[in-house]
Amino acid sequence: MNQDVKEIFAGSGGPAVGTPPAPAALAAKVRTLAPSMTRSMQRVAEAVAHDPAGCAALTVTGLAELTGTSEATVVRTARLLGYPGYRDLRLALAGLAAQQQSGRAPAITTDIAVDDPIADVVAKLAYEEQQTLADTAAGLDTVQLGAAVTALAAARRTDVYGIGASGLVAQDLTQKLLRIGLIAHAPSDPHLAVTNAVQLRAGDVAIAITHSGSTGDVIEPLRVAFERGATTVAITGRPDAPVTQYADHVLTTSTSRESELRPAAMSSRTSQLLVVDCLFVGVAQRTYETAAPALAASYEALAHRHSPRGGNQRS
Amino acid sequence: MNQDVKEIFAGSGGPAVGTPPAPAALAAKVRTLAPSMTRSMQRVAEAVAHDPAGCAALTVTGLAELTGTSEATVVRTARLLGYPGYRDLRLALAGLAAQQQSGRAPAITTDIAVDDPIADVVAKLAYEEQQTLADTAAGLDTVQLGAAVTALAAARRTDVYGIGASGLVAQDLTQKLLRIGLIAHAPSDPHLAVTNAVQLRAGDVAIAITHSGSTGDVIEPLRVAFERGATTVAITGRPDAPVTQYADHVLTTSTSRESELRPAAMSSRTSQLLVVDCLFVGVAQRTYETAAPALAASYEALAHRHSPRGGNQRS
DNA sequence: TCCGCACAGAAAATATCTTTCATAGTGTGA
DNA sequence: TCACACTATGAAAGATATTTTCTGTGCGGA
Repeated sequence: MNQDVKEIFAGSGGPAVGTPPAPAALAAKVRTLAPSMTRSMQRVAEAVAHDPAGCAALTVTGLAELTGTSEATVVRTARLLGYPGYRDLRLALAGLAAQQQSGRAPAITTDIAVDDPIADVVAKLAYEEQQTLADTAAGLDTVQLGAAVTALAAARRTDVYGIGASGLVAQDLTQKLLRIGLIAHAPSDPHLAVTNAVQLRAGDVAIAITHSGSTGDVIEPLRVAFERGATTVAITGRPDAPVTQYADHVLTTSTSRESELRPAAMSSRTSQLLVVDCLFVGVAQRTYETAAPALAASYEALAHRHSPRGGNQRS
Repeated sequence: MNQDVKEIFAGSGGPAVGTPPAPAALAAKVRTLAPSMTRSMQRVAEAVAHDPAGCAALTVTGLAELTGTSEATVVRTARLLGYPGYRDLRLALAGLAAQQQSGRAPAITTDIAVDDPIADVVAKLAYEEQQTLADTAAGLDTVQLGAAVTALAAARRTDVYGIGASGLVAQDLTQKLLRIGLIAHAPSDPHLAVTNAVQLRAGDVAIAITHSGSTGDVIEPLRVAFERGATTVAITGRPDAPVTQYADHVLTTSTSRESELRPAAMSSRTSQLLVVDCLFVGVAQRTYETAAPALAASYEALAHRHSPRGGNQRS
């Protein structure tokens, strides 16, 4: 009787514990999970993401026919998206449709074209990055995030691994953690990263940042840290990627479709930075007593690096 | 054949003939129709109006039990409200719930507090960064941007200066420019930066990124580049700051208020990245012929750094 | 007191969703 | 190149949920 289950869900007030079926974070979830889907499932997912309202009006059989697949596939897709079955996906779909209709219509974005005027480029980029942020926030598992924050706040030391664009995000996090008095490193050399990782032990934290989730140079140090008993966190756009094998906590970043002129690295960076910011603020909250004065001190220390006078600047 | 009779009844007396299933005007409809309902139906209608979200999670049987009536009554109520059956009422209910939920988000205007739950932190951060993006896009001078893009696209070489958080943005831009075949450097050592700047000449480009606009370590190399005749660009939050003295083109980033837990560096970074992305895409457009293959090649070259197998990933 | 009417619920009938299972396609290693 | 193992896929059986039908019950009027 999943009747009981449902009542418990309803009773508890809301986004239940474990896996809360995404309420409006559906579009994000579709994009995130699309790569790990089979062709048929992708067709279903696409239909769903493209026309939530229309699909909500359809029964399993209808949607199966529309997408040229079978009912089984539709149900499988619903499952993959985190719902108990199609019925619930349909409910969420109806909700999404209603939301879209009431004001926000974030559906259609045209790609950036080669001959777009610069003003359009600005508008489109800003819009897409906003979208990415919304998707990421909606899809972020706050339980995992909370666990990661707790581990970070208590860590003796923290290592952050990242390469390429993700390497910059790793450094960003490191800089911030250092500012609130934590001990953090972001080794940029993969060999150094592994060397560092060996030094970790239980109570320490290792964070791997990789969009694809399969960057060997980043997985390797995380694996070492994992085996040394450190708490490991993966920030990736692919929740099923190899890197998650060695991660105690997985934080998923959103994957928006990339276009020729807008490489995936761009949106993944935006997404990763938001996650990293959340981690930082979370840790700052937990360690407020020490974090606040440390932050203030770091500003203080930097003040003299800015020209005291100049231009007609204020203050 | 009292089937016909009933339909006629429902049609004529019935409040809902040509009424398309109410989208969100459901509560109103319930109130309007309540008087013409029987006791049992009223109980159902009341439950529905009182807790749309909860009822949406219930099946006919569940709702019947909850209201102490039978399934038939629930269906009858749904009919009276203008839906073909309970199924559709439930869908509308889910939509209503979603709308209500999305409508209720005034909490995010406030600053992040020390005791905010982690979910609020995520929402607030995402919201604020979205705001920052919108502000930046709105405030960006497209003429200046266009000029900077033109200069970049034609540059023999490009230097990008930045320190601290802005240094990461500088590196981000550099990485991207390198990917499309341009020659770019982002010296992280201030002394090296100046040394580099000396090598620039007319036709080259120097970009300084500094939020405050008064970071000596960044101004200095820009000044040198400026004096050597290079085209100089400043990306700063203070259009009147010292750094602009030596800038041919000034791109303004947005300055949102910072709070104790959210240092200015955070929003300025978001803002700077958007500007930098715009520059990149702009340049990629202008140099499309060479940029596109270069981008493709860089992906190609990286492919082998990703573990070929793993998870259930595709392709 | 009896009759008719409408309401309400039980149960049958139907539609819908879920699971299982066999098949075809796909990639892998010899 | 072939055989093998594996995965994805749809058909159909099985389980649930929804809708319809049907019958009993209470209330007001003759």
